[in-house]
Amino acid sequence: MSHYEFGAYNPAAIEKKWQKIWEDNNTFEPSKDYSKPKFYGLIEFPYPSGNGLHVGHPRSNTAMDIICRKRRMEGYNVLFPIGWDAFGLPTENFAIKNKIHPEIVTKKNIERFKKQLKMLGFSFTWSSEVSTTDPEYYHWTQWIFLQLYKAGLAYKAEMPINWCTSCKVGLANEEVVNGVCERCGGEVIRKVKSQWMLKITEYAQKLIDGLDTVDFIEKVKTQERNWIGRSTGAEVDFKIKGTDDNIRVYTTRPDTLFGATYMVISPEHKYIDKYKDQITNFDEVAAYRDAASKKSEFERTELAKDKTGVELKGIVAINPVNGKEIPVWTSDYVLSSYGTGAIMAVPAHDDRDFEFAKKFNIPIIQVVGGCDIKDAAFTDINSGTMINSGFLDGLTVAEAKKKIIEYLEEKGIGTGKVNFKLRDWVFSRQRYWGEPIPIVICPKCGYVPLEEKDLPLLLPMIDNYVQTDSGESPLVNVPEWVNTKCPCCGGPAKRETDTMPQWAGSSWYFIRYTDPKNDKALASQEAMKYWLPVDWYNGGMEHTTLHLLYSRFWHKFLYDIGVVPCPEPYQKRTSHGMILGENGEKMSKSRGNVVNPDDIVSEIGADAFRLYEMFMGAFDQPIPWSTDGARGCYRFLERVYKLMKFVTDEKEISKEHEKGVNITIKKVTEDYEKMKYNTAIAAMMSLVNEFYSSNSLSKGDLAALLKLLYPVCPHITEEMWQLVELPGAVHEQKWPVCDESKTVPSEVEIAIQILGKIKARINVPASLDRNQLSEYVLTNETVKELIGDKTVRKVIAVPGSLVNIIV
RNA sequence: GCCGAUGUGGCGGAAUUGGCAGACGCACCGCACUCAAAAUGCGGCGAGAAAUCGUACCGGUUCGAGUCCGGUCAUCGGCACCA
Repeated sequence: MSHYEFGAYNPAAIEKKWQKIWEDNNTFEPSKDYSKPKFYGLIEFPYPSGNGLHVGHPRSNTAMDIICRKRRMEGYNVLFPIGWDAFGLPTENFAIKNKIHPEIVTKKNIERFKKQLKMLGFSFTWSSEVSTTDPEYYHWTQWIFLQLYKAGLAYKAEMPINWCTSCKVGLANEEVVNGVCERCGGEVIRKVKSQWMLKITEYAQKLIDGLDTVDFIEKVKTQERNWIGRSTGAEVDFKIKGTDDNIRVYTTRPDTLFGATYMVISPEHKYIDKYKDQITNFDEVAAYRDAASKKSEFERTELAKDKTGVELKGIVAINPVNGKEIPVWTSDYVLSSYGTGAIMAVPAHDDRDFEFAKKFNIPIIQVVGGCDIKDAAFTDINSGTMINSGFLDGLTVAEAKKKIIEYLEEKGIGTGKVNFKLRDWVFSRQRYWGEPIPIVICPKCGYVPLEEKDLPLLLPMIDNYVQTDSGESPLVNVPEWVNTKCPCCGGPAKRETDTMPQWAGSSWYFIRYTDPKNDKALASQEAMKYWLPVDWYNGGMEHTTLHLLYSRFWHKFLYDIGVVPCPEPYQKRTSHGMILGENGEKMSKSRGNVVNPDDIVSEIGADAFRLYEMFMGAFDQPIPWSTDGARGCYRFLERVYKLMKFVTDEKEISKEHEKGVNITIKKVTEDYEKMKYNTAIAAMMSLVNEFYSSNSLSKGDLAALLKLLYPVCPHITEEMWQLVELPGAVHEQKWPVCDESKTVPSEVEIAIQILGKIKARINVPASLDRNQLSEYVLTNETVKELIGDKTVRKVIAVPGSLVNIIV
């Protein structure tokens, strides 16, 4: 039928051909004309691991490639950059094990990743490529650290690290498995070390408020808000009997103060040592404190486990509102890092306190009435009124909270207080493969920041990057690097040997992308003003509370000091689900269920691979891989390719398919924007099935399909466009627009329900409104028969859908 | 444990957000083509003989619930030094 010549679908040849054409013509290079409307699409830059590309990477990449290719067809100037988050632990560990320098390992891994990404045909802005490990890049990571330091947001504090007692090295949390060292099985303890910290808590409120100004999916906002954990309550002082000292507690329920029957301080609380002599069972308390130091916070706060604790015998506290003497305990469920490290316990109205009180036979006093506290604490703050609470009696919880805070402030024994769960960011690593912290430690001047002109502070090339026995970074073994002059007094001084965590480089990379070669600043004001903020950032849910929050913090800080032009880095944030192995478990070497993208592409090609990754299921849900499913997508592309057999010369959309084509344009356009790629592809499959049932389609019909499919499968669509001699190239076309008038049918089938059960289906004119439909249906013979001699009480009509008759 | 999600055929999933449950695909079965097989095309495919019953489980709201409410169970992501 067709006069077009074409052979069998050969993805390998087609994909190579078009990738070369795009590259040779710089097809996807954004314009420098900053007057055009812009779109900045971003995916999380990969960590170039030694395992090569994971099938999970292309899921996010393809999704954003689809949006970016569509945006170009809509007339936008598009930035879609790629880079490498290349500092980090796995590379360093690999380097140590195999005695290859991390820099060489990193270079090799990046090359492999690059080749793999190029084979998949993403329309990346390769000219913007950056790597966090390049000195020209980390120059500015260090520069940002200096600004944070100057603003008082970087400081030193004593913080615990995981310490393997047998390897004598600091361990990452991931390297601690079931409380022992992953490598040697040795005991892991928490060892305190002086470390650099960043004051993210100072930005807690701004980070919450900013969420109201951006378009993030709701679950991301919720999780960030909960992680920051703002609560309003009060700090209250409880006098230690017979002393001038107070134990200050933070509570979110000051309204229940009359119900406080004991106090708990964290095992690390300073009063334990201060009152050593008064505490008659100090040995027991000290033993408990040692045991607690071996547990992680995670273990300590688990509600399921049995509560443990020791009473501090010999000291008692006084409840400031009623003067009652109450015992003081220490227990590991109270953390020194949250609030004041001490709590007042109200067992009647807090689950953990209730359990603790039951176990240790401490009195329970109910202070919110109208509930039963025999078996469990009553914690609902929206019902009940105060009892046993003196001047608060009869008030609701909310009223009581307000009144007690006024009372505490008036008497000077407490204040209203906002608290956050968010903690400051531990910014030091005792590792080699990270950005050196640009600080000099001078015996005379203390911590002295490097001058900006001396950046970047290069990471020295060394042979031995194993941590030292003292737990210091391997950099301490490089005297020619460590020993330096103080930038302030010129005297002998030493460099900070800790390095930055991997999160540093990833906290601002999207800024560098806008102007990656700039050697005067992070990026030019002009480039940042045009490209920022990122219009759409897609990434994994697992990055919500760390990477996403850290980068928002840095960006807000840079905004406050006038470096970046907008207060939020990302306008929109979406999230993809993880791809699991064929057995439904997480892909991992040890499980033997890893799928290699190279194998899939060599079998079915990049287009079918991309198509499958978008079709396999809901984009935001985790999903198991199926190689059979991927092959099905290849078959679909073969069917598309063979459509050229039936294509006629008619340039317009054919009468026969105008409804199908227009419905598909509408569905695909809407679904791409909502990232509902699976249903968009299903709609295109239905259209292709329709073309096959009629064995005929016009060139216009095919052109519409090719434009819709192009963002997912760019190679095959470009090729077919050329083979059937359509003018230009697909990527140069305008995005198709649905002609709504062609999608409305004249008749629709609706369901007839009697008492909510479906009894029949009939065809009715599509134009009927609610009332007309009720009337129309009741005159229908089939319906009359179904009703019989019963009385019609009510008719509920839903145009286009159903009519429910109540008899 | 805490925070956030999810639960629908043999499998992945769909359902205009309260209105015909199972779109589309995988697997499987049948037919056509073939000497035959593969490939391809076409058709079937929740259970049940049927009435009917079916969206993890128990209960509720509603003319009507996969969707909303209360409770339970299971699975997944995160829990601050993996990235």
